[in-house]
Amino acid sequence: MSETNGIVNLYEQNDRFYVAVDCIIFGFHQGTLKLLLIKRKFDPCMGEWSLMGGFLNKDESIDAAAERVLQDLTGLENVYMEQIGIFGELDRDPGERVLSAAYYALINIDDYDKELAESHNAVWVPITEIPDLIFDHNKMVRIAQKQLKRKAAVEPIGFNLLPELFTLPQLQSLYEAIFGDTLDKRNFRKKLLAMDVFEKTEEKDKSNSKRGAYYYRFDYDKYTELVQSGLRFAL
Amino acid sequence: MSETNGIVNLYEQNDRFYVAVDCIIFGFHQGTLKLLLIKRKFDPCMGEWSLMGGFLNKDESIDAAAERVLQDLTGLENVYMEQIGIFGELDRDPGERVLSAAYYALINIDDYDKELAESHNAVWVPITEIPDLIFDHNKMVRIAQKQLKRKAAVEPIGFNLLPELFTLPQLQSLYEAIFGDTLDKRNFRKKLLAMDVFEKTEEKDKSNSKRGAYYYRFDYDKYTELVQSGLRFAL
DNA sequence: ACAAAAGTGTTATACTTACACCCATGT
DNA sequence: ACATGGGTGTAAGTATAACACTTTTGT
Repeated sequence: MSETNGIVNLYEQNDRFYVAVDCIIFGFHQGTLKLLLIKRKFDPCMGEWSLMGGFLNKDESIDAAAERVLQDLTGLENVYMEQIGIFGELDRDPGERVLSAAYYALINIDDYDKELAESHNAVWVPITEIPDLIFDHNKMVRIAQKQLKRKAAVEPIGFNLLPELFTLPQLQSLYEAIFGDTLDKRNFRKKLLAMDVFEKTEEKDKSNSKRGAYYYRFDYDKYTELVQSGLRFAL
Repeated sequence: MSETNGIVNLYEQNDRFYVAVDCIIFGFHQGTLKLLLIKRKFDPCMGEWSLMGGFLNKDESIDAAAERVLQDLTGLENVYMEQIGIFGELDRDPGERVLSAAYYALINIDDYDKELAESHNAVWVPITEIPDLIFDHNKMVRIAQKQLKRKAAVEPIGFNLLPELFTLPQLQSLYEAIFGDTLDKRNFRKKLLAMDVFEKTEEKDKSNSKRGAYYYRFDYDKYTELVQSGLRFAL
């Protein structure tokens, strides 16, 4: 036990721990919600599937570490991320005692550094087909999915999974994937448009139909107004 | 860097951190929601207000540490607790870099070890009158309160704040305190009783009126049936 | 002309909200 | 007898859920 200025250092008598962060990275493509998983090229557990993770460094906050880890894999910055908690069972990492703070991230699946991801052996896997992952990563995924489900119903975070311009059929299929449920087309559109937080453009997406679907844009200013008027985004 | 069996130890090159847990302890008394806070008798920040906390030890999970810290203050075991996350800003504890996992606990305010709590300088403070707390503890409290609000509306956790037997006026005033809002007596009772998860007893609580209010008991078995039938607790 | 997805309104039902009086009992 | 909190039902309004046809356009 050390002393400084005559007082016992109250910290040094305690244990210190390795702390990691793990990222549950959601993307959306062709009607299915996916996770960016790693086929590990390194130990421990080489060859197995896992979330992208990394150790916390002395000079960074936990949030910053999560952002760094995400950026290391995808090249992306300023991504929507939420902490889902810290996992600290004694034997969660059989190699050593490591605590892990889990975060989920929502990214636009066609806007990230593909070479970089590939260099880490990263693969998009449909949320319905997640394999066995190392440690407690499956548990993290379950919790992240549950939180996404809950939060997406009540805050406009789904848009982070789409390009800036999106169509209403696209949006509906996104929410169907998140909620794991089908939605009525007319009711869905009515409800969303009634909130008046979208800007309709003149452009159409003709990749899915001859007729084409109008592109919309989420309008953050209108959303702010909505919230200030005491209302909420809700599906 | 050390080697074992010829492989480099992948962990040792990383930093290690002090990890604390802090408990936001909710109680309910006479129509107001309260927190059990500590007037610190020790450094750092002697004399200031804080949450009850403690350091994580090598041989315990984070959840177990939270339970231990709660027990150290209240003598209670098997208490309803939820982790709200880990806080890891660089300077959150000005003395040293310490990460802290925050948990909230719901306890029955007239069932804990009062001498023990007193020996730690613990005091019940109405949630509406929380003073400035050390570090980021006010932030933890805000988040805990928000989560309690959200979760109490949708899961039957409020009962943890009441004795086994409670009256409907009591229950209503509890939910009013949690939601920070008044509720209509008739609608409240209708909704709750419609879920059919209460057992009405023959006993009455006459401490608040001449007539007396019937004691009820939350019935976990009936609640399980409710959930299995696909319905949910909801207020 | 036809196939395929986009777009559009109405009605029935369930849920939510508002609201006022009688009851039981101790003093 | 009266003061105090406990207990009860109904009606109006609002939100949700169910449902089917027309439009556009590329082939």
